[in-house]
Amino acid sequence: MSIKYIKPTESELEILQVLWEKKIASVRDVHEVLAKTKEAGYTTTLKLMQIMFEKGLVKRDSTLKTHFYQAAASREKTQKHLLSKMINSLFGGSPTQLVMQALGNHKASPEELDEIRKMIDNLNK
Amino acid sequence: MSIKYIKPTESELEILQVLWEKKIASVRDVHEVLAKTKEAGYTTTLKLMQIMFEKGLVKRDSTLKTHFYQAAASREKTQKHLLSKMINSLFGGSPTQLVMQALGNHKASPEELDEIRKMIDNLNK
DNA sequence: AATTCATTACGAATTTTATCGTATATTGAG
DNA sequence: CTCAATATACGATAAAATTCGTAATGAATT
Repeated sequence: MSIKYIKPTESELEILQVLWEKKIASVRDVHEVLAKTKEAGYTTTLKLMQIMFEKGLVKRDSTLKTHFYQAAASREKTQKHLLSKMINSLFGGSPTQLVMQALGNHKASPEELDEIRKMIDNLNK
Repeated sequence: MSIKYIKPTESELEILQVLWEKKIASVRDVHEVLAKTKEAGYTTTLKLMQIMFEKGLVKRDSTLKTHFYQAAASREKTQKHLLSKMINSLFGGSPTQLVMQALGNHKASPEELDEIRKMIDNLNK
């Protein structure tokens, strides 16, 4: 009984982002957020969310006329899953390589770096 | 004059992995590696590589009958690019979040952790 | 030169993702 | 109850990704 992890597409991830943020939302709620940064029709968002429901990427409550959606998997679970994929497909299986790349190419504040250092110290024990 | 970064698909990444490893390779070379872990016909690999050439993802030398391919972008450049995408689409733009997730979920040896620590110290200066 | 073998080229079929128009249904206002 | 507004359902289309069969071409062997 293995869990089937479905990899969300690019567009599906955009929708999940909104759902994780809002916890629960209608198609319109989601669409209004997307429309701010993107050009897309309402029914497009609707259809995508329906398909995501069929795939099991989201749950929904359809007792009312307006359906309400929630992400099926937590942000953390999804991050973990996609991160693993990327580590394997692009970093030869080495999480360390990924971390080094990320730190090297993207600025982090001294505070953040400190946070990371604390985490490392913790892992080392 | 902005550089157009084309995002490789899943299948294309598999091929790039082989090319990065081998530096230069024929379709057959690539196919033989893929065939070890995957079920796919030779012409499928060929076609993919031809399309990658059209997209500019790979370069090729076609002076001989057997063409030889190379990745157009380095592994590092590609890592950087896709990492940025992931940070934006999945980690709310925070590289630190990604690093913490990666460290939390994937074991790294004490030596590797040390290496990361050194990098942090360097960045902090 | 004729045959065989490996390779590329071409194109068709399939599947997945994305987009959206139109139909249908439900709710709420008047 | 009727009408307008809003929501979902459905299906068609388009675009991108994947797969592979077949033809053509070039190289090597006899």
